[in-house]
Amino acid sequence: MNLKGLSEILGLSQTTVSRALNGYPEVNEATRKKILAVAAEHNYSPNARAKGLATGRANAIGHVIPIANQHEMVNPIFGDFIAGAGEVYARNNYEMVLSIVDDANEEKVYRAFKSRGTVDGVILHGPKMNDSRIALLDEIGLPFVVHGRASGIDSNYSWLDVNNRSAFRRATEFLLDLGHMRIALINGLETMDFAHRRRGGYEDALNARGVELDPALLRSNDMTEEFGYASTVEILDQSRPPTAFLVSSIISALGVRRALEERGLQMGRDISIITYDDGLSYLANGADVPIFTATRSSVRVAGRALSEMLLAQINDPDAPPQHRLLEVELTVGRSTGPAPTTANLA
Amino acid sequence: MNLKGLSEILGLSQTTVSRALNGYPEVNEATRKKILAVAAEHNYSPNARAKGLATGRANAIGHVIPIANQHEMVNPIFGDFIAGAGEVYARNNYEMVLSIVDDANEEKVYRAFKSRGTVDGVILHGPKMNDSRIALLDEIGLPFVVHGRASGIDSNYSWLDVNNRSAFRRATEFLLDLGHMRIALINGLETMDFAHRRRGGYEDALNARGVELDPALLRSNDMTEEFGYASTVEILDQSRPPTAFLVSSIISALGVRRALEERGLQMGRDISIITYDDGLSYLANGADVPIFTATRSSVRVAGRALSEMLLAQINDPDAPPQHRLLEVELTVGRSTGPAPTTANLA
DNA sequence: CAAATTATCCAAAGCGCTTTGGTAACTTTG
DNA sequence: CAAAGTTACCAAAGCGCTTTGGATAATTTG
Repeated sequence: MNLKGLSEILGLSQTTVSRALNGYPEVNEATRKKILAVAAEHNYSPNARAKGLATGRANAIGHVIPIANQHEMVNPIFGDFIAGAGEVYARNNYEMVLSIVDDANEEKVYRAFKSRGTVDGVILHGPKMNDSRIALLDEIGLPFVVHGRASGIDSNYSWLDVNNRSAFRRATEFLLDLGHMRIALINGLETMDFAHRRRGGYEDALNARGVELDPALLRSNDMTEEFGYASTVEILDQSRPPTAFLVSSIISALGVRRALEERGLQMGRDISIITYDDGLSYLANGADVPIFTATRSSVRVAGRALSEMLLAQINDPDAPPQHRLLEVELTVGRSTGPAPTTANLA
Repeated sequence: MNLKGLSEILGLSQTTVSRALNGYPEVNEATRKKILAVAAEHNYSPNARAKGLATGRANAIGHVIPIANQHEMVNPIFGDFIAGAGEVYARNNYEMVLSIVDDANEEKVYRAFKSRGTVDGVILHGPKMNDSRIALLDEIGLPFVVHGRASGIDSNYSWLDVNNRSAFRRATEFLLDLGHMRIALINGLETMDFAHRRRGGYEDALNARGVELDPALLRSNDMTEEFGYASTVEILDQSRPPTAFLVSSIISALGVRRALEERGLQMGRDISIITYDDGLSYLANGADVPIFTATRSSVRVAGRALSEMLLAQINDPDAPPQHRLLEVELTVGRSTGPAPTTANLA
């Protein structure tokens, strides 16, 4: 069923039917009722492509998911982010279109989005330091919002970020307060902006207390379980092992825990762990008492908020860019405790 | 830049330019070269909506992701599935459109896909027993392939499934061979077809050996880490605890392991675990020696294969439905060992 | 009560592409 | 060398919708 057919059934012009369905005022209430009824009866909904052609809008938002070619890894937070954004799109009759793409082809995808008119805007995932995509999107004139920020980029773009620096400063301070002087940092790839900021927060806290930073305690990579495990094994094998681990992802934290358990070290007594927790739906941080002491911020909520920001920006292109910095909650779980004294360890 | 502009620059008709770009034969090779060059120079790519309107094809595939309203959980295998499918779409110039939707609205989404012409076909995720969506898609005439199968549905539709029954039969036999007589099953929701089949395989193996099935050892739910943990705690607290666990997801298996460790039970010695492993990129089952003995089948490969099946079906609607049943690999890791004798336990 | 509004409706153009049904020029064939 | 193909191109229709610019009838106004 299309508009033409529907209007013939109704004995009305396509114009009137279209206006009635789109809620324009210049149509009699009685006839509008009738039009809506008949449209529903025939299960009519307008062809998206024709509508898009006529209006110049796609009613769709693009998400470009970069695949790190090294690990071929899909960021595990992605599903939950999408779930949050998806709610918003459904409410606003937008479609979500996804492109899985390796870094090399990312620019092509954005350009194609623009020139083919596939989407009205995009959400930029996983911003890197000096991320070149921001200038690119500005150049091609595709509306966008960034999940995170890009250090080194001056232009004024819309973003929503977690206060990663403050989160990791607070987490580090928390460990220092417990007497931990040697704290390992199991971080994401430090080309990623969030990882860079987290490291900054960690360093801030150490510097403020005059604790020396030991590069031997730092690791940085894609945040898999295996990475957490392997890093921990390496670090514990050193001559002066740490008493605490600060971890950038609950998934890597699982790997850290595995390494500890394999060595018979008890989490929260022998070794403390604080992890960042994105609030993933399938990896809840314990039911009542959290497994891990964690800095937490829901990536699903971020998905909701960012998609709303983007839709607002599309509907009002002249509005100034929006910025939102979310603070994390630091919740205490069973993975932290006072630093063991040397006596205890021996 | 649009076709009209491009053809004016070239001093050719839109017809010729269009034919040249789409590889039709009736255009001189020299002029085709020129057209391609000028198109590239001006960064031209055809408007997707106009093209779709004219051809009647969307060049897009829909994925409907149901959100279980109980747990609000996004299936964690989803990211990897999408990564596999995304590769194929990129190669074939298809777009992937995602709808996140609660069960109540799923039918609406499929109908809208069809009547609005948003997509050329869909991939059906997470088939349930007697899944009503299959009849629905047949009725509305939207091409589809199913990731899994739906017991109780007779119609002949295209699917790709893992041999879940054989996987869990083999896993159970493996445990029985090791002397385990009481094996707990931590399964997915048994309204889901895959979970039903896995349970079938488990029962087959027990029956074949004349081992009695104890309902007290069965659990079924969304496969979160917490579910694995909580189930294990409950089951171990029973008067006659099992010596082995068969788990439907590596994520839940992590929860099982957590429960064991909390009780000081050593995996592979005191308690054996076999888990199903979807080969998730961020949760590799160990680097060299697998952590868990596992039945493994890559969900990413499934994503690739299913999207290829769907595209083939769209391009040749009269071809008969395709069926592919993948066998899993059963790889031995460190989580299994002979059943402890009563003497050992005491 | 004629003139001016207002309320309803419609015909047709246009969005950017593909495709049908040509035509004109150039080759080949008998 | 006339007839029959071929080759290379083009004008225009059509995909299904929105939107502009009326038109007609009903209502209000002075």
